[in-house]
Amino acid sequence: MTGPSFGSQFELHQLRCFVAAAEELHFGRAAARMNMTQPPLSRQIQLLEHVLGVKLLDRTSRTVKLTPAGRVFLLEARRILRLTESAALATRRIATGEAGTITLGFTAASGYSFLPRLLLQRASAAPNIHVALKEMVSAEQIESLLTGRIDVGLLRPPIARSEFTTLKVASEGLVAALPVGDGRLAQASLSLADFDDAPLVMYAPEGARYFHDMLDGLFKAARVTPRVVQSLSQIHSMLALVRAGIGAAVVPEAAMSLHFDDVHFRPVVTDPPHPVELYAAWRADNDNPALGAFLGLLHPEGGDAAAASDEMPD
Amino acid sequence: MTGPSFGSQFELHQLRCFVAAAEELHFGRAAARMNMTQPPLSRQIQLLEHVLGVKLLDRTSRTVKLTPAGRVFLLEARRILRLTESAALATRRIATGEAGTITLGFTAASGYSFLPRLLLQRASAAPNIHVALKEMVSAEQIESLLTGRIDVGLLRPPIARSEFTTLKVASEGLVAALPVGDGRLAQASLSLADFDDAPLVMYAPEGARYFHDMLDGLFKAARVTPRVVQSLSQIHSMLALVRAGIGAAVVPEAAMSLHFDDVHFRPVVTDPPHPVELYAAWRADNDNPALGAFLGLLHPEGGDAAAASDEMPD
DNA sequence: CACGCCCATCCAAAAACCGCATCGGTCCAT
DNA sequence: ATGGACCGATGCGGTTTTTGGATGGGCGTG
Repeated sequence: MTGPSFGSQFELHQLRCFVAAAEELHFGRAAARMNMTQPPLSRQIQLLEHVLGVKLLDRTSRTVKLTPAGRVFLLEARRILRLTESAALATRRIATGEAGTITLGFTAASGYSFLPRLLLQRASAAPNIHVALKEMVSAEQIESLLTGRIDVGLLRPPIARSEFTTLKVASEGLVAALPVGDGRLAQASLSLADFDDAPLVMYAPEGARYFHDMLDGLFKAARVTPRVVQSLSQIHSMLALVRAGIGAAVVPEAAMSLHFDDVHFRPVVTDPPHPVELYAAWRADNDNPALGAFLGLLHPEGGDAAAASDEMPD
Repeated sequence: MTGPSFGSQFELHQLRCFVAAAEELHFGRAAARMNMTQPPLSRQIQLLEHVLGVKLLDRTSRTVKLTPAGRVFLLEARRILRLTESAALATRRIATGEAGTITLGFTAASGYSFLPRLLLQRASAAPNIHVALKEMVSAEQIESLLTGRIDVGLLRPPIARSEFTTLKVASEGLVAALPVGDGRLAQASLSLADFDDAPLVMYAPEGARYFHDMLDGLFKAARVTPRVVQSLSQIHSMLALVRAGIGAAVVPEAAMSLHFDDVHFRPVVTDPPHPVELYAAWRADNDNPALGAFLGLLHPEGGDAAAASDEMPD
């Protein structure tokens, strides 16, 4: 008693049948193109028409023509089928790592010089890899790497997590940031001793542990004791204080790109000469297929970064 | 030995299953939403993954997560599904005549006044009906109606074809086009006798049969014989000759919208007072669903057109 | 008027799909 | 540490759907 059960939605197979029939205007040839015989093709088109509630093809035993609605639906069907193919293609490209998105965490300081260089000069080697940037301090990056909020972090050591793989991507020297009028500007370069008992805008141990500990260690090893007048965590804030004449600051070379008026820079001789290190870190079990292509961008070749290393000093 | 036979293309049902699973991140709930049980849903998603050659969902026995490729494919799948719905909707709207395209033939003269009024004032009543315009003379329109190149024609009688339905949509009077300096401009209105033995730019019998025969008949009935100095088929060409002072012309009122410098118009009293008739014609068996809505625009209500008529004078 | 072409329909066989029962793995509470 | 709850995958039998061959019927052609 119940008639044939029409699904409430059409299927792509029906669309393909319809497009073939609409283009051939001949059920036999259309069926051949679809690698099937004519009766099932007729049936599929009938099904499609029933689902839509619309006659798409006007067929006599002699001719097949598109109805006005069929003309419109033909365009729509072609668009849908094109979209399915491009969707499959795009998805496969993501899966193979040819294209994709990498979410990258970075510290403010690495954003001054290393990151722009990376994006401008290297990213062209992988034009289909989109890099989504998130600025956060190193500790946040480690947390975000664990939760998967970022794929890769650009951060400062120590990175004491066994589930991470790390790569040293850059190391740089320190420079003194001095206000105009500071006598030490007469020297071409400074030594740590030049900061003994002099006012210094220092890194805060909480928000900038890495720089704080590194400078602290360097001064102690050189038996130098600067007068710490302020402790901040953001380089640009420190330079603002320097500009106000509150004291000097010791910052990574990359900070020179900040260009504060009335603040000048002089290299600071240290041992080792490039104590400021930047590492990339990512979870070894990160399954983002674009990761490989992105890491390829990081590998230094003739750049100013030191040799790669999978071992991390603690 | 041979494994299960995967189709080479995915189906919309698999897309719907995947979207449900990706949104619920839970196969059981997704299956419930799809009105089926969990095992077939698992299979559909496996099938989809095999067809794409891409893992879309990372599933342990405890959690379900999207892979990066799955995230991309989810967006694409949603887009495809949205498109299928809008395609069905648009097609149904075409089929019911709520929307659609009418290809309309029109004569040059009807384009001066009647057609702009129709499109500007009436078309807003059927905003989803698109009117594609094709200018052609009446004979061409009849031919195009038969071959289906146009759905409706705006043309001059006679329309002696049994397969057409016709409707008088406008009738108008005649005006004299006179060059500056013509003595007859002193009169507020002219009679046909004012053209006796005067130079007249006439319609050509080939290209403008309707106007030629009508004027010819009017003059003969009034026993008036103008001096025909030129015969043209395009009104704007005739007015250009009038402007050059070659003679007067008798044209439909609508031609006054042409605004030639140094050409002025005066009404011409005729019997009947509105001898210039414009008809709409269409094939009775035209299956364009938008036809009904378009014809609704044509029906005069308080307009200047005469009453509708299915009978056509010959 | 007979023939050929072409789409629709009928029917049996094949394929696909679904639901049930169940397995194996993980997490959680005890 | 262990038992139970939860969850997705898998095996299997029954049902629905689809397919292809044969056939029917309408229409144009010679």
